[in-house]
Amino acid sequence: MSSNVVVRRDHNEEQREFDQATTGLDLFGAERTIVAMRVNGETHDLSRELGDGDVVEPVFNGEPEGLAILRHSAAHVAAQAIQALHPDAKLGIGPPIVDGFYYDFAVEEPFTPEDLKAAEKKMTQIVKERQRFRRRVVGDDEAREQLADEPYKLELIGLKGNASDDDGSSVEVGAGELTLYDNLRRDASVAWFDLCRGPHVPHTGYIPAYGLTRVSAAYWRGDQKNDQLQRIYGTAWPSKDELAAYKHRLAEAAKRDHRKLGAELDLYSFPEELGAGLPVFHPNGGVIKRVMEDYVRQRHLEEGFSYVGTPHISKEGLFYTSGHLPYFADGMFPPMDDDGQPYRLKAMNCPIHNLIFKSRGRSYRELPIRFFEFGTVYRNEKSGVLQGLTRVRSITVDDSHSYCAPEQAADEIKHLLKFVLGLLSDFGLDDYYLELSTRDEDRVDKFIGSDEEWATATQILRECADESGVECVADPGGAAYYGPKISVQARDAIGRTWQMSTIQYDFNMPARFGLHYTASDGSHQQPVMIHSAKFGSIERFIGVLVEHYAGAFPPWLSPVQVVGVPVAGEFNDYLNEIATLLVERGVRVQIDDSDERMQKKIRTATKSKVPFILIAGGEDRDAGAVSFRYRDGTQNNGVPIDDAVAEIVSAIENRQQV
RNA sequence: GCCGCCUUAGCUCAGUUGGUAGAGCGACGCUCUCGUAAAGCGUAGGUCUGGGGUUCGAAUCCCCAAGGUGGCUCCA
Repeated sequence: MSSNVVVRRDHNEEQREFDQATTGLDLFGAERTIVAMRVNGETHDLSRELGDGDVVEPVFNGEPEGLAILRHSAAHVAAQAIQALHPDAKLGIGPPIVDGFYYDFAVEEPFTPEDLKAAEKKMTQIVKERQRFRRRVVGDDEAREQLADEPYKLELIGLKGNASDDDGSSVEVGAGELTLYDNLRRDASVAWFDLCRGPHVPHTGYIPAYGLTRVSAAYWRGDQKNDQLQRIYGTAWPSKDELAAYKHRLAEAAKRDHRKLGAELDLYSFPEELGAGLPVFHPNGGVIKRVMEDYVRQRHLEEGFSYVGTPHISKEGLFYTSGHLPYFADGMFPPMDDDGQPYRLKAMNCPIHNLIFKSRGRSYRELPIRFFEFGTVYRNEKSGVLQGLTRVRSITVDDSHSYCAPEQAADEIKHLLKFVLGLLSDFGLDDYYLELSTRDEDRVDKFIGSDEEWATATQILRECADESGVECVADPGGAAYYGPKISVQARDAIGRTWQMSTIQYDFNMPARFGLHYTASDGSHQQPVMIHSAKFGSIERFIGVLVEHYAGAFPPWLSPVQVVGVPVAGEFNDYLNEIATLLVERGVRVQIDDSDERMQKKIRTATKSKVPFILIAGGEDRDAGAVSFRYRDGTQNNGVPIDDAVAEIVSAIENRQQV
């Protein structure tokens, strides 16, 4: 046996002895904990025996692979704890996920928060016992015998070798080898075991920081038709500090919640009388919405789009022509009957834009023809999926459709992609990646169009994505039924990702609507249609902006840009003179002339997250000046009025954050 | 749609084991006229989400519904 790496670890002598007995490797003295090893490129437990010539690299707990191993091991400990407390709980699967892990159980009664607390306590006990993970290769029959009481695990054994089984289950897939993992006590007796592909940390003491976070329901193998299991979510980290940092991040995210801030800043609300998923924008939210609309309308005009308008309802037949019915009947509100003629609320704008395209003959000279509008569409989202502004039932889409000759499609997509990325950047979202959503090749019946058409369209989108230089990840199965799409996933200020803009390549709808243009040789040709939405949904975009900025919008988006606070009532007039100068420059100003103390007014303005507070008293008036208090609390006193106006106007015009 | 949890004044929340409601903020009024995050006093405001039931008696226990929420599934 030989190894080309010195595997070391920082811990006490007792643990060192135990680790050496466990792993056969000296883990003493390393700065970071080693939880597994890569042997000839494949990840294994540290207990794996090494042969001559094996190339061994350590896997540290801090790197993604090491974290996954740590969390997967934590999932085992959680499951062991649950089964110790609930012997009747049947095991589902328990994979690592972002920030932690989960484990599914079939139980008679759902778990309660108290159950979680008790299980967490039990986990601590298991971790303290430093139970060793032992890998055991077993045959089918032996595995079935050992797991006779675990119906879901038996089902997984039956799935062994099914290459399409990629649901994150912990069964060994396709390798032809089943493994069990035992948790061994110090006396080598088996405390618990699970069907699992591994690898795991050497013993449970390697899981220094963990917690059970919540419980929810989940369908077995992700299918609504299957049993509903109870899913316990947990988190696990290489150190207590990192666990604390994670909890801190969660708390920060909660503070930014757009549902909470929307009420605090008086931006929007969701009146119960109106119905679920139907937001109303208050004057403050209305300003943000209008600024966004003005911006994107102007930008579309600059990019060669024509502004069009369409009604909210249509005869139902239109959506059969487009193919939305019956494909997405569930997503649309039920029909309204008008003397036997069914009408529908529109769930998309494209069919109506097609009617505009068709309204007269089109020449190849006109292409690309670009239509744009804010179209509010209505989707009958299932009650359980609604979420603040990010999942609503009335969705305002900045919807655009480019009709072009097939050979123009690639250029048009590149043009749109550039447009979209510039827009995100103007709204402060500089951190994003692309997602290429393609057809689900196992369920081609859910998508219309030929294999060749799909291949061509996908290829064009892929080339455009590659050429943009932006990172692009694959999303197999995520395409619209009529064609593949590129979507932009933006990361907000605390690293969460949101699907924003989409660009979709559509070869189906032009055919279904019989769209054509006259080519230079006089023949009729079918255009390609590129759907794109830059904000995606205005509602969602506003929700994301609120969370991204935590309500502290850059001045150009702030509902109120300046609040004026007089030191005393006698300075109201002086501040009003300054306000007039600002209003003339288009600035949104409010003078707080209420009967309150100035300290209170400053506090109120600060809590509303206004970017500029202007304060004026006798000293300012005598000097023809005004005093700034910025959002971060810093002051700039006695600024000449002209300079103050210039500073504010400049920040707004340059879309600066302050 | 499925499973769990939640719903008390405009907002944030108290409300012991069932004995028919409280605070702070906000709003309004009066006093105070003040230099960088909360002046003082007072007033109004609630079928305890809605509907059934158990009970002498329900904010509290049970059932149903609506809305919200954490997930699952879905997301053109």
